[in-house]
Amino acid sequence: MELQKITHAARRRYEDACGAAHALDLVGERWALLVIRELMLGPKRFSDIRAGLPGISANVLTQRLEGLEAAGVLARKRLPPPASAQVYELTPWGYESEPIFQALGRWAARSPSHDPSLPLSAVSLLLSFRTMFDPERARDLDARIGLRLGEESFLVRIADGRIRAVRGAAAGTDLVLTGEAPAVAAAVYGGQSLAALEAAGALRVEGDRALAERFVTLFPLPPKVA
Amino acid sequence: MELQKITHAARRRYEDACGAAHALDLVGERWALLVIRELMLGPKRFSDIRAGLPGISANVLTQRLEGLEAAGVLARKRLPPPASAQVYELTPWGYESEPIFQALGRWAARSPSHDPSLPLSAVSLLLSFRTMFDPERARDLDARIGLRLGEESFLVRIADGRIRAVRGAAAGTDLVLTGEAPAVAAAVYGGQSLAALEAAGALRVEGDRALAERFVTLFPLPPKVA
DNA sequence: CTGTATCCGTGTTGATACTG
DNA sequence: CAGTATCAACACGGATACAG
Repeated sequence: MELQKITHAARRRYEDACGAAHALDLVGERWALLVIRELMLGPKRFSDIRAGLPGISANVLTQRLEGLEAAGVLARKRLPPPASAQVYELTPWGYESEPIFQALGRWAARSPSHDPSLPLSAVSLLLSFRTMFDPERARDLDARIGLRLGEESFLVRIADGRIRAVRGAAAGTDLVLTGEAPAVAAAVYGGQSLAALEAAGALRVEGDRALAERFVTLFPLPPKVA
Repeated sequence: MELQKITHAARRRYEDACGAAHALDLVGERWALLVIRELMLGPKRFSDIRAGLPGISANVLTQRLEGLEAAGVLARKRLPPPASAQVYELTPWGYESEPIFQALGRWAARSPSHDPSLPLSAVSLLLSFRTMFDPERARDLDARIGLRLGEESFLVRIADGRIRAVRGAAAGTDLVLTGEAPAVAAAVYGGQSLAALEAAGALRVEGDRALAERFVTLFPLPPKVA
């Protein structure tokens, strides 16, 4: 009895050598993978993580951060005195989990029940660009695009049939899109025209408009099943 | 109050357009991915799924099978009268989830806390072969290998730097390995010699012994982090 | 033999309120 | 802003009983 309790207290794990099972021991709890997702483009503070995760409660986020830190997926960092704030940052190995998101995302995009019109965090959108980018459609394209999504700014560089998307100020770019992440998603994945989104005040397009029209075609979704 | 309960009764979901989040809505519950894993190499009956999942309880397995069927990941099939048994089979889209397991497995293999000496199901082992296969090491190799792991038999074909692993009788092969999955895993991933495993009665090697010695080197694990 | 349904103890999750 | 405390609802795992 007592022994059973102690054995169980060691947090429910699959006792399985299978790599996937071990991965789930590490990041299989509810919210854990989405917390990692929010950190995938760079360190964030507690509240900023929360902002990208509608529905998570503070205590659960605290628990996940503790668990992920213990697993070696992320580390707490205190920024130097001027901006004395605490941030959470993925370890190098933590950053290596991106293929997991790509595999999950690609697979789920074909789900009959996937609803792309739900809210979307800025990081999700940028990661989806890295996942869904089609080199064929970007052939001979060389462009710098700035995205201002709410509070966050990102820089997307497309060249040589590859895409790079990082956090950073949208300066010195050929094009800047400003709006909330769901508005940009509506243009790229929802088939809504840039003109309509601009007219509705959901999006602002500055710079090379032809580039903007092409940009939104670079990320084709796989065909839905059934 | 009542309304809240109804809203919640619709099974806890992330309200998030992110593909990864939707994938977790579908297969993020405890055991769900491992149930899919067990079906990855072909249909199975309830009890055979359970046998590969030490620790799952019957009622939880029932719930997961219902959920995965509703999500369109698997389907129930009743075999024709002679062998009138019910089996669960992944849908074509369900089979497409294999990259998720490969991404999870590759990432978790580098985890400091991964313990390859835990029990392992036959299907896990075969999937790990498909994931960890190194084409370079198999250059110029053309071989047919049979594996008899407990009740289950598999056929592994290696040719042209590619590997194919399917369920099937181990007939007409150059080599047959017989034993439990963890014994084969000990040889391939644990660095234990075939001779030692044979001496211990854990493994039987029939056919091309040189091939057996080479086979166990074809699946290198990535270096552990830290 | 192959599942399914129900009860029960426990742990996990999530909403709210609250503190440094 | 960055969490902690509390509590209610739920999910999990085990046992058992039941149906085809």
